[in-house]
Amino acid sequence: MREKRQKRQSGNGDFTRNRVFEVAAEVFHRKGYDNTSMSDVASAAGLTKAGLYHHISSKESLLYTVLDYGLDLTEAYVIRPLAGISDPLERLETMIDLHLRLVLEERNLEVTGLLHECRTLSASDRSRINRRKKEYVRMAAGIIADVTKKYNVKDVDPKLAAYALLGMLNWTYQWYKTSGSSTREEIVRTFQRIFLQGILGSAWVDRQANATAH
Amino acid sequence: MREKRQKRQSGNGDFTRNRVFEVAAEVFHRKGYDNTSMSDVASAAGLTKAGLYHHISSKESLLYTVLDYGLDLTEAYVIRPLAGISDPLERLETMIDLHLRLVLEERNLEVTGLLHECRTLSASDRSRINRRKKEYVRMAAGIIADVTKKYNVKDVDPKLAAYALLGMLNWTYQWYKTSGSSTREEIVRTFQRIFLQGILGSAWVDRQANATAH
Amino acid sequence: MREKRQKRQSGNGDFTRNRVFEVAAEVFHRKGYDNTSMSDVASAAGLTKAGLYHHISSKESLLYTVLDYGLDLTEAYVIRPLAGISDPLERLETMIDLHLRLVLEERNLEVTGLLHECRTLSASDRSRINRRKKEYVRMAAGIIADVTKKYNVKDVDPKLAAYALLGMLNWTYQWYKTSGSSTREEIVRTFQRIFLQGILGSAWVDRQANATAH
Amino acid sequence: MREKRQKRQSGNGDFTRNRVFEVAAEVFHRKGYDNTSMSDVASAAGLTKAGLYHHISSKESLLYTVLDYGLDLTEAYVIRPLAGISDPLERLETMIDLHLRLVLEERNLEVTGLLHECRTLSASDRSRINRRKKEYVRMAAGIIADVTKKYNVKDVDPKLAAYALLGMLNWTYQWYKTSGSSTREEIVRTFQRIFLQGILGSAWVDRQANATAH
DNA sequence: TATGAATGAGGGTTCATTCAT
DNA sequence: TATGAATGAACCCTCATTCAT
Repeated sequence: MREKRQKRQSGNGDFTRNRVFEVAAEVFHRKGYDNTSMSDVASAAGLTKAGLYHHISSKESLLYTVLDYGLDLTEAYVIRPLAGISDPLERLETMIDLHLRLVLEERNLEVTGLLHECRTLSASDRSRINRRKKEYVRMAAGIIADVTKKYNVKDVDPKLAAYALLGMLNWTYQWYKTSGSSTREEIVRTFQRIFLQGILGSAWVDRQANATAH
Repeated sequence: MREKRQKRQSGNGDFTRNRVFEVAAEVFHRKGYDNTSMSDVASAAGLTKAGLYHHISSKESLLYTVLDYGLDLTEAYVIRPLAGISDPLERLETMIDLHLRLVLEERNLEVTGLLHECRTLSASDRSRINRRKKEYVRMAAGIIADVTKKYNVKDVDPKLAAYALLGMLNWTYQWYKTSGSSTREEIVRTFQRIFLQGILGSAWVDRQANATAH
Repeated sequence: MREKRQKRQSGNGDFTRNRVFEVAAEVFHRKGYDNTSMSDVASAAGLTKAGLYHHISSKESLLYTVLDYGLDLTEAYVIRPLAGISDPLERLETMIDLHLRLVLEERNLEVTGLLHECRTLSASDRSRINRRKKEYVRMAAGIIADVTKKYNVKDVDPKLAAYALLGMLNWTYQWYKTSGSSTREEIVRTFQRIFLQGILGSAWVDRQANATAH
Repeated sequence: MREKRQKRQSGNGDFTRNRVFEVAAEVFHRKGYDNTSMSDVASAAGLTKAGLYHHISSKESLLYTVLDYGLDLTEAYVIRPLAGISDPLERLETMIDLHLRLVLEERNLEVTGLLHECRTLSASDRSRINRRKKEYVRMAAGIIADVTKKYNVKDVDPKLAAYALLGMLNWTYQWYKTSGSSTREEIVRTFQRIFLQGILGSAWVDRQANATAH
């Protein structure tokens, strides 16, 4: 998606270019966007400052690309795989799993922590990123609505619930450490349980009881 | 629109100083710490840059004070009131209420959004702030542990649950708008329900049924 | 001498004022004039910055006063006592003694090290200080001329010799330490010998031989 | 008047860098280190402030380089040439000649006047400079010791005598003017005479008598 | 592609000085 | 006398960006 970049002939051009984005994501996340200088990015990428500018046009465009790339990953790792799942509850469970997998293991944690740097973008870039962010919220709210409808839960606002869920999932970038005490699987299980039982109540309890019974 | 400078009297010193902190919290939140210049803070406080330095010693110390003050507010608005509540479930419900009240209405939203700027602080300041943040997580985990013990829930790790809760609560700074469609009360009710039913399951359902019956 | 300052009635006004000068001389010497802030001077004198300005009119005037005071000391400790000595050789010996006594013990070392800060003074202040410095060189050259004339030494330019002597004497501020290995008396004796024998040659040798013989 | 900017070629880097050091030495000497702004240095070097920082890393490091370079010059112009001279007296005479030649003509005067700015350096830089300064004093004292031993002079402390000599030589930066009344040769002759006759007494007188006789 | 050199703009901070109280 | 607060100017330094080579 997003065919902004034309094909180039030189062999490793795209290779270098992509390394720049990955490196930039990492450095932006580690030091903060404003606190990262183009020198930092350049030397982390093994380039000189002037060399860096052969691959990008400005610091801001680099941020845009990094954020956009992060959302591309979300699309590839979370949104598209969900399309194949028809049962609403299973989709929701899977979404929690995939989202955490992406954030905690695919280095996308970095991008999550950068999402609020949108502020810095130009108006048009910002609105493009925001549109994609909102799409994701809308998708989550949609899945939740399907689940509550199926299980006949009435008093849950899907949008608010989606915000609650995304808060749980994204806040992990504030505390998760690879070397910490909880594995990703534990986190996934716990969060699935809290959120699903949270919106479904006894319906979920019953389901789990059945599942275990089998 | 804040008159420029009223007649000065002795004792005004602390007044101005406190105004600086409040203004700084607001500006740091709005523009981001790194992207805020001391000129920005100064003029928002109705001072010149040099005048600002009469009240603080450095930009970094200003950030520290703002964060520390935010945590003071948390202590005053959330932690201390909870001390008077003995029933674990009621404490947890109240904590969610007070925390959201603080974040969404007492202008502490600003500080919440700044918490990850810790990075910028000196090592000693950073560790002081981190200690207080961890204490809060510990407190939340403690309350959750009390609740699960009382209701005989076995398979919830209190620390992970606390992170889930704080994610839900704090992420609000990313999406909440005073002018938005949800009132604070709705959010409180929804989040209480999702989280409490999430960890307690049928125990919570039963309790709510009873409460409604009365 | 220099009646710039009028008499004041308030009891300890002059006391404080003089302390300011002494303290300023010390601080200027220790940190360098440009590197000393008025805050430094004020707090070293036990005053606030604004309080300091009740005693002086500007930083530059403070430097002028300090330098001028140092030259007053030279007049009092070196120049005037020499007036009573009629034998040229004895005057020269005594001048070396008194000058080193002043520089090394009367805290005037500080002023000596400041003499080249003249640069900073206003044109008129600078020329006043320079006039006094030149007077001192002229006096030294005069004494040297008397000595060489008396002992019939022909090939010594008194002015150049005076510069050599003042170099020896004043450079001490670069290396002398109260706790060092040489006492002031040793320095005086060595420098007297080097300079006097240096300009007089055998005449000085003979004289010393006689002196010892008696 | 130094053309603004000639065509640039590779290799010009070191050229510009060295010009920066020379210019800085001159400006620091003329205005004093603290009183010299980086703008002053930059524009004296035909650069902008930011451009200047391509060649140096800080004002302090620039001072260090200037001082270190001055000591390099001393090594090249004074210390090394002396190594080839075996007769102690001739070495001392030559040292006076070369030192004054360096200070008065090779523009090193500037550095001499800066030596006491050491204060500003970082601890490690300062100690490196001080070590070199002490080495020079030690060398001078060594030469003096050789001379007095050869001529059987007993009562001269070589270290004190070295300080006296260096005072004479270095103080020149306070009064020497190219346009003044004394030529460098006169100064050299006078100072050689005063110092050598000063430490050797009749031994030197005799030697000079012989030299003249031939 | 890649780079060393350069720069205008702006950053945080300090300073000598003033003034109402 | 004394002071806390305030300020304009200046300082050192960094940054994103450009350009000749």
